[in-house]
Amino acid sequence: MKAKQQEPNAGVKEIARRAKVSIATVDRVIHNRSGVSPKTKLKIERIIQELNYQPNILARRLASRKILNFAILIPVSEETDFWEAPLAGIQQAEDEIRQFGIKIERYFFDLNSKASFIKQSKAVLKSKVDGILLAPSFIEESVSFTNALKEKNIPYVFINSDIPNQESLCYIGPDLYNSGHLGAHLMSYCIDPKDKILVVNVSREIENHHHLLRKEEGFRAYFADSAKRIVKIDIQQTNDRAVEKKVAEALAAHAGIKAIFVTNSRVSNVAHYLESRGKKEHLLVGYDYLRENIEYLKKGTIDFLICQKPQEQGYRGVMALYQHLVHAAPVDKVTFMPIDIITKVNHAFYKN
Amino acid sequence: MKAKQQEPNAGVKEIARRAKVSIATVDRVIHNRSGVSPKTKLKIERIIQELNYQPNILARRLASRKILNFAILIPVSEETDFWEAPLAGIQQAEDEIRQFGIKIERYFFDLNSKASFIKQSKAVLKSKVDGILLAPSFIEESVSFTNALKEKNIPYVFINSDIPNQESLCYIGPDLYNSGHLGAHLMSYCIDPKDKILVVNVSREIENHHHLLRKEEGFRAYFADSAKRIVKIDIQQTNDRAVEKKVAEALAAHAGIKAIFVTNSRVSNVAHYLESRGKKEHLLVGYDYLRENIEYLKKGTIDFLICQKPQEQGYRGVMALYQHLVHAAPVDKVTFMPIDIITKVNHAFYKN
DNA sequence: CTGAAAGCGCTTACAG
DNA sequence: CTGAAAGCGCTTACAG
Repeated sequence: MKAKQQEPNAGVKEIARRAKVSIATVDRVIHNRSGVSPKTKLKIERIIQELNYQPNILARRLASRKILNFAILIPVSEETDFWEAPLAGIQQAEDEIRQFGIKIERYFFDLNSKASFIKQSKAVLKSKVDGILLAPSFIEESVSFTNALKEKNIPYVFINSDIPNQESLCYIGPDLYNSGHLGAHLMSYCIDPKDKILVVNVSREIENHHHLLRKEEGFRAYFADSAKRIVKIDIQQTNDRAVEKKVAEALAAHAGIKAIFVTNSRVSNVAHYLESRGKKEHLLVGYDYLRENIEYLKKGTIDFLICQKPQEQGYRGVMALYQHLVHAAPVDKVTFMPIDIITKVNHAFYKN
Repeated sequence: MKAKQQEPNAGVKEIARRAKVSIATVDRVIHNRSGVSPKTKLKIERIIQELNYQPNILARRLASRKILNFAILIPVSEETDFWEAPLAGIQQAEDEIRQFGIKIERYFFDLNSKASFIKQSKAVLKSKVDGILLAPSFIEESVSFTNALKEKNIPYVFINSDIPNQESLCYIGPDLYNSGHLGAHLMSYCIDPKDKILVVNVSREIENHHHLLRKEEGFRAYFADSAKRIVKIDIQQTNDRAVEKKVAEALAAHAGIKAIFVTNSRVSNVAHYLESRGKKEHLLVGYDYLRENIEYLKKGTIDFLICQKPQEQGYRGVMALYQHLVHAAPVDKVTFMPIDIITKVNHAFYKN
């Protein structure tokens, strides 16, 4: 018996020949367009199966001058430049796939204003768009937005925070709980079991809270057996002065605090205060590869920064849309970013 | 004054029209092929400049059925499965660019045999090849190989270890010195200034020595002020028994050793011994994200693993050739991989 | 040294 | 419901 010969590069022409139809009809079936009799459709589908037909993406993109429009909907924050990194990743992706006919439109909203999110999501909806990358910071508002997208059959991917069961193409972002857990793990090596730990949440933006709480949860879980070691403060202002005051109070009120865990990039505010105290007495762990934080890291005021590749989140988010829309390739439902540890020794090699 | 109008997508046709020649002639100039009078050549080059002509890669790859052949020349080692990771990265790159007409041929050599390297590099030279990715483990042999490549004008990139000034397209790999330095930095947080440290080199392969020495150097530099804390042993056999014997001797001979730094993935051998001793008394730091090591990490026998993205080295190496050969894009001369810290808490999220 | 023509594997009107 | 033809922006023989 002869082995089934696998035509290596059979194309539409070969399919048409075998089905005794024109290539236009084959094209209609491939793209599931209407106007083909069920019978010929079936026949052609069979042949496509048999031949294990793989469309030539080059030819496809070249022939169809159609361009694909992606929209990005992410925050701008006056608090941090965190979102610059995903934006850079988006840019990188755009540069890479522009030649394949992808255009990217960027929309921004204010993390302190749900109204701005609603406004911008409406603008996206009004535009001609084939796929969307968004940070669903406001949950309710995001859900009604994605519901509208579902109706129009437009795929969307979430980055940085997830809303499960919303039928997003995928989620790409951090595992907050485990990043907090890692912070605790590092600390456990550096301080004595009797030392106390100060946990600091610094944020003005209401939205951020569940983010920070999730990290705190992971952190606390590590010290579950000795929960009383942990002192926790919330600071709703993000300037050096406010942070200094609150942290100073906490340190004065609780003797024996040897380590401080700041649940976001605001660790620089705490570093600023610790530095003003002179002698380095505390282990300081916080988040994010930002210029300011790196300065403190170099000087030894910050000991460890935890970071989850914000730039790559943007890059991968765009590429997921591209894979799905251009190559019809399957996409992983959930991608957690690695949880990276940055120190004064390895920061220069870090890739966001 | 009218702003200079930038034709957005001017192609060969437009260039030909302006130069009053055929597109075939334009094509000749674009590819620097002979058979064009200096005068028309100059004229066409000017127009290309003016128009800021960007070739359409899709059309180019589609029209020229020519396929590009890449060759990979890397070690296989019976000692570790380290090289599986770069190989996986190479595979990933191949899957991504296959549709653009790239074929990859793989050649392997034995790290214990210069002869095998020579033999395989000759095989590469004999094959039809447009670009090469190699690990220049044997320096002299690599130099004569790349000299031959230079003559044939075939670009090559180095991964994992570099030979400077060899006109490679680029180098992609670890910064060994700083990875050792980082190991020391981590240890400095976890042990007391009076504690002693055992540094262990485990390798049978002659080639590896300068690799390990460089890491050791970085490690020692961190403790330059207290060099006497460091005890160092070399082990030339890579089985559990040999390692056990040597490490046990060292621990017996030097009281107060609290931490062990193993300069490569052989940390699993040391972990095996420590585990057999029962109670965990030593901080253990080593290298590489290998299954065996991760098991010890999970159990807490190994505390930190340092890793420099071996898979990405393979991926990026191939992509550098692709960027250079297909897109004629500039390539960074040197890319150091990030120096990652892996612990029991974040290992599940690690991407090689 | 130069150009006309065919073709890469698709998609897109258009005609029937 | 179906097909013939033109075209995407290049490259490749071939002819002169």
